[in-house]
Amino acid sequence: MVRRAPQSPDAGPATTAEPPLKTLSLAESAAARIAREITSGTLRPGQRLPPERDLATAFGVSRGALREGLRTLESVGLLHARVGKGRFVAVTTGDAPSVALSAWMQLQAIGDIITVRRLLEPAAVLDMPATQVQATARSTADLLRQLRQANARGATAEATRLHAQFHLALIRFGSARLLRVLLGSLIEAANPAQHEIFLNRDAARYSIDRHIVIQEALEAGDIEGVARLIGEHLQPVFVYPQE
Amino acid sequence: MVRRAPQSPDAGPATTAEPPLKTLSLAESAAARIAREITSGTLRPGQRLPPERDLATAFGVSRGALREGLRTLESVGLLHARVGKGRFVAVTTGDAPSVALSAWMQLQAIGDIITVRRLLEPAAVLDMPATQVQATARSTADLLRQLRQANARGATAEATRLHAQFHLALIRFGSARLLRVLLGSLIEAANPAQHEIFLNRDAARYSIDRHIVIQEALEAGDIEGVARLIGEHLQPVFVYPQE
DNA sequence: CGCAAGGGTTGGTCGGACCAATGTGCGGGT
DNA sequence: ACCCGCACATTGGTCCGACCAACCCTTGCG
Repeated sequence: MVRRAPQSPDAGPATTAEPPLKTLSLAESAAARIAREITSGTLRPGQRLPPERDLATAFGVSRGALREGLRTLESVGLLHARVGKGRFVAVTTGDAPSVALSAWMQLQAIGDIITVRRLLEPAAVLDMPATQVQATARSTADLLRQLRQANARGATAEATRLHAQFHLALIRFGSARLLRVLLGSLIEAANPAQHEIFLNRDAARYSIDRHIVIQEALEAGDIEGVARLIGEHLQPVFVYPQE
Repeated sequence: MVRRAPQSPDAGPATTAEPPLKTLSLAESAAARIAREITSGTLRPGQRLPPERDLATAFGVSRGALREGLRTLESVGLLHARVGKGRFVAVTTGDAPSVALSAWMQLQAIGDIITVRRLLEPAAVLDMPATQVQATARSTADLLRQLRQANARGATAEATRLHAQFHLALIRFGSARLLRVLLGSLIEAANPAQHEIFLNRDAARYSIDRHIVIQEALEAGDIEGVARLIGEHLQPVFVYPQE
């Protein structure tokens, strides 16, 4: 194969003419090409892709460049690879927050994160089936107990982790998976700010008090109260400048 | 350097189906390592990373494997590379929906997408400064006019595009950038479903009628009405099975 | 003193090679 | 004839050395 110059200005497809025409790298254009086939339905979930070596030949790029493009799609859960078997279009429509999503969320301004959480989290709580309320109350009670102990002995890192789990437990039974996944990454992304709170004795006490109130409402079966309290709990936000 | 074994039985995305072993590939672990340094603040926005070759040596992996990991972070906008200059931690904290986010959104169930949109979109509209209402009304009026023309002559693809732009214009002046970006990818992800609607004459007429009402409320300066109408507009959703 | 030439740096790509996990088929044993 | 197991082909994961183009900075000539 002919040695090609890098960033050759994509002399091929011309499917959709964009004005800016950002010079895509070979890896990026290959990824975009496959992504389009997936989202357009040409490649269906569960379907197997041709081997790397064939794909690279077909696209006229090296195996390495192609792999970099495929890696992009794998990072968002569009594809998954199995040694010896091949690459497949994802069937499970992206269950886990996909490291990529979590990383991206952590780049967002903490104020924005709280804003979105305040819009989504109460709705996710309200979505909980009545049959799951008591089960949820039990797990949050356990988490809250551990959280108070961790905070009492100054284990701020552990307290931060338990605090996130408390919020995750509250939305575990929401019906919309997208809601759960988004909130999962949002809650996780708020951890650094929450850690700061647990480092401050007064702020930690206030935060934990709020969670106690939420816990009481939950045990009383007052889901609407829980949702309302969470909205209020996310109201007074510590906005740290994001740089 | 010692030749290393790729000992990864299952680097799959922890799907629910298979027995997921938590073994990360070298590329993945390298990416996770750098992502941690970025999100933890060790690497600050705008800061330059060491050259690929040095990083590869430091991590004990080949340059190719390292590049695959870095590509993962670039796909979410965490990093960006410039030939001859180096790699830098993103300063613009994720401006565009980052192809990766859009691709991931398109994997979500359409019902979930509408659910989240219904929670976020009215809030984003309400966030619009009063000074921008008329400017917004002018651009949406223009888009709506084009939309009606496109629909009238059966240009469903163009109608879909214009429809998305209409919704994007409504949230353009929201203060929380995360809200705008998330909604942007959500609106975009709903395009296939919207295209189906425009293919049906009655459904298209109903959809456009709803937008006309929204436009009228916007021109009347009734932002709360616009927000309410959007919430209702996103209510009756066509839920297509996501497979 | 100014500016262009040159060399070093760095990301982008290529091609070939080997490894480990997996799938397949042939051959031998019962 | 049937079953089992081992060798071989397939496929993703990794490594290496090389070259190119864009970029940066120093140097030397006019």
